[in-house]
Amino acid sequence: MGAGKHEEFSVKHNRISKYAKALAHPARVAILQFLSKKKSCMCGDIVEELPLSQSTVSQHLKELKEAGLIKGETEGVKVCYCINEKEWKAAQLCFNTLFNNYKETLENCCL
Amino acid sequence: MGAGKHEEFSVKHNRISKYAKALAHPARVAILQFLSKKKSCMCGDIVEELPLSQSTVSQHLKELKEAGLIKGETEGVKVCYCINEKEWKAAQLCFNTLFNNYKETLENCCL
DNA sequence: ATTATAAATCGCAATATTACGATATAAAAA
DNA sequence: TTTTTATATCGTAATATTGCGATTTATAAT
Repeated sequence: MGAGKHEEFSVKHNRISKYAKALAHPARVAILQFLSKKKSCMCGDIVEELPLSQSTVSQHLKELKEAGLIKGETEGVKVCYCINEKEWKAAQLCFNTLFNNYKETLENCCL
Repeated sequence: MGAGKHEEFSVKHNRISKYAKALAHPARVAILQFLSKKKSCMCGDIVEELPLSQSTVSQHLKELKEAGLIKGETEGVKVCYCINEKEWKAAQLCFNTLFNNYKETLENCCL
């Protein structure tokens, strides 16, 4: 017993939770904001920016990549990470769809 | 060693990751959508809707409550759960602020 | 060829999450 | 008062996440 029952939920709900999971750690949010602001794409610069070891940052980058939110391109010894524009927009749409589903009604049962 | 270094990140990044964590499981997304659509506020109805045991659903509800996204009000034996409108909007704004931080530029280092 | 540099992966320990049955709690109905 | 009903909490097991040092991999520089 324990963790895992994702198959039992809709594709849509799994999709949102996948993106949310990627954002569910402040380090990953920090990475994404860093990349958004285009301070740099270089992996090394991200490592310097964060209070975490190189290996830990590398893992966070891997998770963001697996979630689709970023992509990495090798440039010689270094790696350049960037926001994956397409998925980025898709994720934003996902979240907004969820949030906009809620319409404030006065006949709310609990006030 | 292991998990936990949240203090080292900004309040802003922790805030986003807190909301994201709440959305990081399909069951919780499903609960939120159910409540958004106002099919019902009753806890029992949520339990019936999901492929999870009563105790598991109760835990998910607790997490959503702790994240601030919902609130529960006891009505006799039953409990009525609702979207917490104020935090709901705050969360949406949080996500959108993050997402809108990214401006697509042509001078993107990695294409 | 050797060395230096950047990043990924491995192995491990600490902690957190997920899930459930059993039990506790508390209000409503009998 | 006893019983029923609805929800929360506890205990526990399985699994996932977080984090780091050490190592590996791969390119660049010497």
